[in-house]
Amino acid sequence: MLDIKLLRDDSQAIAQNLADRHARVYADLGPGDGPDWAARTVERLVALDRRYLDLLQRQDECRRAANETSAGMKAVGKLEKAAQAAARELLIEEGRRLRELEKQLAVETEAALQERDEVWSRVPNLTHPDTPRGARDEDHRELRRVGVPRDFAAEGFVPGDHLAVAEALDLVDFASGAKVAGQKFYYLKNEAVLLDLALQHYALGVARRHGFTLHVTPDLAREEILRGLGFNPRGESTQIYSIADSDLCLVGTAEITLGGMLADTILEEDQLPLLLAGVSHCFRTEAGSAGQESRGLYRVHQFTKVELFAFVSAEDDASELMHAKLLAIEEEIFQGLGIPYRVIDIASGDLGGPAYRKFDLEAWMPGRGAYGEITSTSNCTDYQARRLKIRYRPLAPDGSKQKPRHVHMLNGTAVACSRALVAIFENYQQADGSVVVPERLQPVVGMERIRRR
RNA sequence: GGAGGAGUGGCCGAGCGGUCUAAGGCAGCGGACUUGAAAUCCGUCGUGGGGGUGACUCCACCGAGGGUUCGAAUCCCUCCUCCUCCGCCA
Repeated sequence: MLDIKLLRDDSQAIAQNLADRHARVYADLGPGDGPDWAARTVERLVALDRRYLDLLQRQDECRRAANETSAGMKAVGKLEKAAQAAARELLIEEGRRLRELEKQLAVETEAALQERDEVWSRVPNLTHPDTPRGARDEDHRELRRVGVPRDFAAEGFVPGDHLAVAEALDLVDFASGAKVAGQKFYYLKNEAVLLDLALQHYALGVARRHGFTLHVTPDLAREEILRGLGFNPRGESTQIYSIADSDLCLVGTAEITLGGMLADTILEEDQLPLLLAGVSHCFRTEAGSAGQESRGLYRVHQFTKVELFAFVSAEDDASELMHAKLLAIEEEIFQGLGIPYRVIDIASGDLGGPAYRKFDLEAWMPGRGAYGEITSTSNCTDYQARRLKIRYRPLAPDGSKQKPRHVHMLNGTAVACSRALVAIFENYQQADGSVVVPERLQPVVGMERIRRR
């Protein structure tokens, strides 16, 4: 959630940002509803906020009067005995009346606030000035390509897609997954299990070397935490599974459990930057996705992921530097695995609500002859921290403590095992159907090559 | 799962219907003393929001949400979390 003061001080900037992001806030008013849709959206927001402030002022005034009444009760004892009963009766009557009025106003104020925040929380974060503007695929900016895709033609064979490779080696079982849990669930088998664990072990090792504290996190979290991080657990297009008869959801990423860890806390500035890494299972409904792009392990309902998370100071460009660091770690991991990839600066129209800027790593996937997303890192600045109430006490140059500020929060994928497996199976497949194990993983997997049994 | 107990400012902790404008301590900050530091002493010090150009002022917050009352940190209800004991269990 953004600071509401932004709306009060510079509503024009909010409108411009909505336009840049093609961000729909109201169901009946969004991109495509005329050239001034963003300005009209902001007008509605301003009116909602104005209404809330007016009510708040009336409520405060009413409370002040009620407080005066009960304070007046103390003076009654000093009056003459004969006058006390009447004075008391008057105050009780007045207090009761104000209390009734206050109760009514409180309900209206609360409703107005909720209505405003419900809408305000759908307004996305501001956007980094360097983020390419646009909402089409070609609006993303490719920053660089690293590694050279293998020349399968020169090797004399046509690469298969990861599913064909894995099934031939008896590494995955989607049929049993479908029977037991439904489509897009799967079992990893044999060496794939070892590879899956080796990837986690490898990524955690890299994270630890970079100063991240390692965690295995809960796989469930409260809705309140999800909302704080900018996820919407309810609604027809939600990606989130929720647990019946409870306020719990299956997490779609450890970003939720790592980011939520520090909800409602005030940190000291010298605790920053705070670097956390976490392994969790990730569950996604993947509502409305299908097709070649989501074949096999590429898009599934459950996978394991090592996530990086950083809490940093809001001063200067601390979060931008950390964003670059997270991206560098992701690159280090995939370079270590020997997988060619490219780095994408995601365009404004494709950013998730909380993201100020986002970089994706896309691995080369020979099976489909295209790059496919394997990691993502977002700088969410203070957007998540505001709702989660995660703050720190900045130190002034003279060493004195200042008012708490919201931290900046960033997340990034170290390794999403299912997608990494896709990349490994496709890039490391051999003409004889075997798959070479990336050198880095060989010590943990315990073999150099996965062969047909 | 059952029975008890507890949640108060950054931290510890007193308060258990109006004197709370929440004691006291620790940490922090400013100052005195000191060549410097430590120790000691003095002062200062919660969070969020509204209004005002401003000195300032008003409102809310004692785990969360309801309730009783003219008035709630304090009494009642529900929930959450933690602790102790019992049961069950990988």
